[in-house]
Amino acid sequence: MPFLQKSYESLDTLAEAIGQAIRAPITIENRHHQLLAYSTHPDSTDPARIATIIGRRVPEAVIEDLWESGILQEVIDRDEPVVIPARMAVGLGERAAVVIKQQGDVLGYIWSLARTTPFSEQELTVLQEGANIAKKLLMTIAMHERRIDAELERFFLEVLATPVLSPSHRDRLNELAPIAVASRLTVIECAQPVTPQLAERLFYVLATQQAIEVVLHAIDGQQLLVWHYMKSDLAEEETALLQWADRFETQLRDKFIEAEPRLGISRRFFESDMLYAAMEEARRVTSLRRKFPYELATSRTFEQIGIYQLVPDLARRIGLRLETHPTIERLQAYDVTHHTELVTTLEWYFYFDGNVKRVAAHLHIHPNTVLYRIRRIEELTNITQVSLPERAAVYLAIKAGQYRQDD
Amino acid sequence: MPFLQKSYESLDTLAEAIGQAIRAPITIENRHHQLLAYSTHPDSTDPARIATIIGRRVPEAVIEDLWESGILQEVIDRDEPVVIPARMAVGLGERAAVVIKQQGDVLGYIWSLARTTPFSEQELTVLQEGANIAKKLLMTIAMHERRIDAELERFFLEVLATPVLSPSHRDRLNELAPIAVASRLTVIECAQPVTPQLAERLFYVLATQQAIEVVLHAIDGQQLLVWHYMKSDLAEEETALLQWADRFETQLRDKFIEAEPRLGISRRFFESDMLYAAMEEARRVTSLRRKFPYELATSRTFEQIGIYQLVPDLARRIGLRLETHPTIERLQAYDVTHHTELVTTLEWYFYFDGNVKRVAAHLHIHPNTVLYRIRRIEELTNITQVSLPERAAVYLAIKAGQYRQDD
DNA sequence: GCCCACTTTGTGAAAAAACACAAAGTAGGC
DNA sequence: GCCTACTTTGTGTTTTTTCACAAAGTGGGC
Repeated sequence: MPFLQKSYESLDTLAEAIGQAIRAPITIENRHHQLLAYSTHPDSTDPARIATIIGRRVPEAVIEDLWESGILQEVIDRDEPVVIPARMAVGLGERAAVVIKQQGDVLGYIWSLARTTPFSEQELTVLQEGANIAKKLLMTIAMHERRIDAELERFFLEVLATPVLSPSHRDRLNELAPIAVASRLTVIECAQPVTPQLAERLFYVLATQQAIEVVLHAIDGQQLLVWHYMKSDLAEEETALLQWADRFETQLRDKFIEAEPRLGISRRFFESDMLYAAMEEARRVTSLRRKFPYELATSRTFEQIGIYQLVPDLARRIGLRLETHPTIERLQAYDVTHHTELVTTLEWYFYFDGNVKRVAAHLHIHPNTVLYRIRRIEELTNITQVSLPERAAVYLAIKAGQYRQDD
Repeated sequence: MPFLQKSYESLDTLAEAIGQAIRAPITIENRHHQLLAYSTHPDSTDPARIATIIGRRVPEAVIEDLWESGILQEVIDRDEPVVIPARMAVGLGERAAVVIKQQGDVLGYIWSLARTTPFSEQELTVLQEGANIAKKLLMTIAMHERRIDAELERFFLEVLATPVLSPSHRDRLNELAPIAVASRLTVIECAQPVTPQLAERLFYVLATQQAIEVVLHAIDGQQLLVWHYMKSDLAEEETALLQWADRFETQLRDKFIEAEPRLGISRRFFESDMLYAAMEEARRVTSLRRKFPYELATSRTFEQIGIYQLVPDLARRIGLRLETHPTIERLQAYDVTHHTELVTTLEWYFYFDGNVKRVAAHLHIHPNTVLYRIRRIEELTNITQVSLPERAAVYLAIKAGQYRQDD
């Protein structure tokens, strides 16, 4: 004796019907926790549900919490309604959830808030029934989505393969992206090629990012290329981006330990003509971060890598014979004969902007040792007294040398 | 009744003859105070003469002193023997000197040290006679020299006009330059085109430089191009060069106030194949010093201009769109609305490596004002906390912008 | 193995830089 | 014209950094 009809014309009417049957607010989400439908219910609702409906996706913090506490995993594994106690820290009242699955693949979820009384067996059965019905509707949507996604990915890769945009490409891109919004191209680079399984998991994390809006994305070898923009105002774009990048990379490293994902973010651009250049910038960032992991540990954007931007060019073009600097040559000679570390010390002394304490901390030595070495360097070269332009050149010379060495 | 013969086969025999006639040590110099001949005389001699004979040129300090005291000018103007009191500060005992002139042009000088007794009229007449005889010999030498010089200059300009050396050029250059010596190409750039008169005066100063050995030189428009090397050891080459460049530029500025001469020195090179590249380096230095007189006030070598090396490329190639840095844009916007100087302050804060005192001194403001502005900048951008590579990039961005503006 | 030159570390004193706070100056906006 | 928000300068205090010097450690050459 089913409580619901065999089928509904839309997810909205299904949500409404379940809501009526168990007399509680219902939300239906896709596999990326984006809102698909919700019941209009006059009764009390909790902050998490409001945020979900307003933002048309479940807040990032809630998803994080549900994963960390293992609840989401349980919902997926059980394949039948699970009652979840309230998690007030993230604004979540008590609720029940059921996964919508098709041959092991998650298609989405149905959530129901608890009223004042606990859920009855019957109400949970209704949820289970609802999940079965939603499956058919979601399969249609999912299939359509996947077709669209695959087509868009192919298109995106095509665009990124050609330095100069064709007029037809430009027209289509302009339809996809909002006008006059500062967007960026981000590369997520992995240690191994991105398999479809890994891609799916990466997309999941990407789709749940609240701060950004993804325009297009594509897989290319070991990289996931993402064209996106920040939801914040242009004035706060940079701050918001840096914060997001920091959080996002930490999240990725936690979730994909074996893949060692690394971000590279282009500068902002407003015209789709810049996509190719932006991709090169983003890739330059990941490539340099591969070479200089410590130095660029917290540099994710093209702006942040600073003059490292120039290192590959400098290492390549011998025209500017930058890396044979007499100062470095002399220090290197001294290092060899005296088993010292003057070049390295100088390098980090410059990097840390003359801050002896930080240099000492980084090299795990006594600050006075740094002072001693700096005085030695001064005796040999008096390079520490020069101004930024020359210091930077020496630093670049050291780095260009290392870059070539590794290559 | 002449005391000397009508002519002598060489300057050496002439010097010997004069020395015999007046029984005092004699030296004959060309117009650049390079030693041409000297008498062998057993009697006491002074430090200046010893140094002159050993170095085959009059020491720089002596020439400087003789110019500053007006003695040399007097010798040239008088056109007859002048008795010069001892100048012990530069190791010069009492002596007599006579200029060797030909139609107003100085060809050289004859010097005679005083014995214990003062010079007699007769002895001075002998000197005058000697100068007349030397004139003929010097004219031959001078004519020959000038022909050689002109030919060498033509050759040098030809070499510098072609980026890739022809085998015949290389062979001839290798004959001219010592092997395995670190040489440099220096450009002396003037505010006006170098006239033959100016060139002659410049060559005079150049020829009297003790620290360097000139291989070749040539005039090209407003520039005097000099290929030279330091007489010091390779290990001290750089230190010696920097010291010399400092002294030499001061000297030039004092002597040629209207020409506003400016030095540009290439990096050192060992192969004549590098001449063209070296010239480009040297010219890049003078060109940048023209654009950034204050910033590069004491930067004379290509090494010293540091990352300014890259500014023209950066300003030219929009490929690396470096000069639109969000940080600078934001600060510029603030500067406009608040009538402040944050960008300039940041620029010098970076240049002076975070030294508030020096920034304040350069901008003629209170150190606390600098601190206040830095805090403002931090509130707006937190750029001051980043490490060298990003700081340098911001600095470059500011500079590339200014470079383009001026152009 | 021992000496010698050089490097590293530790300690307290001295110098320098940063800071907090107040007062005075400045320039738009209403 | 006055108010307000912001900037600049001055003063004394606090914190940080540097310096001087001593002791201990290190490693290669004879």
